[in-house]
This record gives sequence, C-alpha cells and structure tokens, in this order.
Amino acid sequence: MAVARSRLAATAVQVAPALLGAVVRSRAGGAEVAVRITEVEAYEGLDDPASHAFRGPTPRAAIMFGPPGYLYCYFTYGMHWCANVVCGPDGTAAAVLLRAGAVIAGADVAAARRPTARRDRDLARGPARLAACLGLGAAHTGLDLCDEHSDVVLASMPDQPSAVICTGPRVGIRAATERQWRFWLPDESTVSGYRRHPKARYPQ
DNA sequence: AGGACGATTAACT
DNA sequence: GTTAATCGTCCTC
Repeated sequence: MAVARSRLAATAVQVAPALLGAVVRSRAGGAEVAVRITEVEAYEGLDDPASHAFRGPTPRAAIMFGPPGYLYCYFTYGMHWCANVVCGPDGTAAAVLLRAGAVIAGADVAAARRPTARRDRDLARGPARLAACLGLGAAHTGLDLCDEHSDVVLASMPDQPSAVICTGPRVGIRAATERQWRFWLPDESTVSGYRRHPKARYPQ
C-alpha cells in the first residue's frame, strides 16, 4: 500500500514530524530495501534561504513547486545523493529531507551498498547513507511515492504523530540556523548527530 | 566562460 | 578535533 497524497499536502514543517516512523520501501536497483524514518528536516520555499527552492523554480528545484508525493533526489558535494519527499499543495515549494532511518527489510542488500558501515544502525544514519541504502540516484527523482507500483513507495505513515518529537536546527546549512526545522524520534540509535556548518552565519 | 559553494561522508591526527 | 574527495548548480561577469 501507499500513503494518500492528501496527507502530504500541508507545509513541510507540518509534514516533517508526521513522517517520523513512516516506512519507505524501494526496489530501485533490483532488490528490495525498506527503511523506517527516524530523522527528517523541513525545507520550505521562497522564504527559506536554506532551501533549494529559495531562488525560485530553477531546473533542479522545480519539482519542489509541483504536487506533493513525489521523490526529489539531488546530488551534492560531487559524490552523494540525498532524498526528499515533495510536499505542500501544487504551486508551493516544500520538501522534507529524509535524514536517517532504521533498515527494516533487505539489510543484506543495504549492507552491500554501504560497505563502510560497521554496524546495522549506521546503514541509513545520515541523508546520503539513507539514499545509498535505498539505491537512489538521478534515475529516481520524480517517482510517485504515492503509487504502490512505483520503484520507491511511501508505504505507511503513523496515524498519529509520535507523542514525543525532538526538534533542533537543521544540519549543515549556513542560513536560517535559528529555525528548529529538524525533527527526530528520541532514543533512536539511527539518528545522526548535529553538525554545525563551519561557516554558519549564527553560532549554534 | 569562470568560479564559489554545497541539505555529506570517511579517514585522518 | 581537521580535511580531502569531487562535480552539478547557479551566480556573476
């Protein structure tokens, strides 16, 4: 099954905590891996200087302005891919970065894709690690996560947001570090540690 | 056409 | 704690 698109039509700040505990299932790359999400970040559009959508619908960011429920993968630091769930109503820019999760199916495949991981909890601990586990890259941006026949599916979301959710500044960004738009589940060993950007405008 | 800078990770000291 | 790896994107000539 796949999550209804309407559940993703709210702002990124609203959708992000609701995605904690969600399950993403991927058969990209020919083998099935599923992850339970434990850490996310919200990126809104034109008012968020840390968002790829801040400068408008550039070729890369255009998908953030489209309808919710689609996968946005981007390439960063010349070597890594990261994965987002596009959210917000059509015409507004918003996405939730999947920062970390626990592998709940296909751990053998995930481990083969993450040869440097020393423990299971490190397989999808970090956004580029999570995307690597799921086999995601350029070919998968634009996939419909709300179509259960897609290679990458948002299989489930909790009916109610978790009772206790931690928040803090987003990781690795220079601007808008005062916004507490990173959300994670407490007591989860897969949550990545906070790392301030070396050139952040405000100390954190 | 040129260059700065990453929504990061791993491997160092 | 520090730093190299590595290239697409986007801004500024």
